[in-house]
Amino acid sequence: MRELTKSFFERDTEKVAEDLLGKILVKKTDNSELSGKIVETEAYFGPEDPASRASNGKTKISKVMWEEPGTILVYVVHSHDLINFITEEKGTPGAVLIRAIEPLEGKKIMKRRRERKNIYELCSGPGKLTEAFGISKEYNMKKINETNLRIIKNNEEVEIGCSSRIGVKEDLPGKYRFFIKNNKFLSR
DNA sequence: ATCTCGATTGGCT
DNA sequence: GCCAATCGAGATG
Repeated sequence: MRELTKSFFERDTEKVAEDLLGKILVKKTDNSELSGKIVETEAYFGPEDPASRASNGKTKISKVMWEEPGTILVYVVHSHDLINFITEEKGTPGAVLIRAIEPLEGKKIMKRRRERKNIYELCSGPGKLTEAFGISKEYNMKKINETNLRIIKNNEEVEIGCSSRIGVKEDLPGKYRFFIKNNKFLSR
């Protein structure tokens, strides 16, 4: 089984964030296939995490963080859509934000959507990759396998780095941003 | 109904 | 490196 399923996401949020690095995100439509390697992620937790959407408990946006692992959370910040995958067992809040992807298939479509021809400008940020892949709020609250998205295993060794999360107003003391070292497609 | 603000981006200094 | 644009959710009245 090369496709990630519920059990992959039903684990500690940090582990999922780390293990997602190097995996391939695929979106298939009738006449196109987009894909790319996940190179940067961030872990977000429940009400104890001041940077999390769940910091004020369950709201219209955050309630999905208590849902089944593998559910998709899409929401808007500064008019950009951001995609997350829900982690931990149902009832325990957690999500992993996809921050950057290395484009593989479908670069032509991504360039058109992004109105950029530089491949480093296609998916090097959480808002950029959703635009390049054509991912918006219609994916919110859906389980990944109920959509045209898949995440595929990739037997490639990756060297992982970590840091504080980017752009958050108030962070936790730990390092919850994970990335593939020396990759050229990171958000910064 | 109105106000504030952000898990961002892109352009300019 | 700094800052304006932009819009929906959440808070407030």
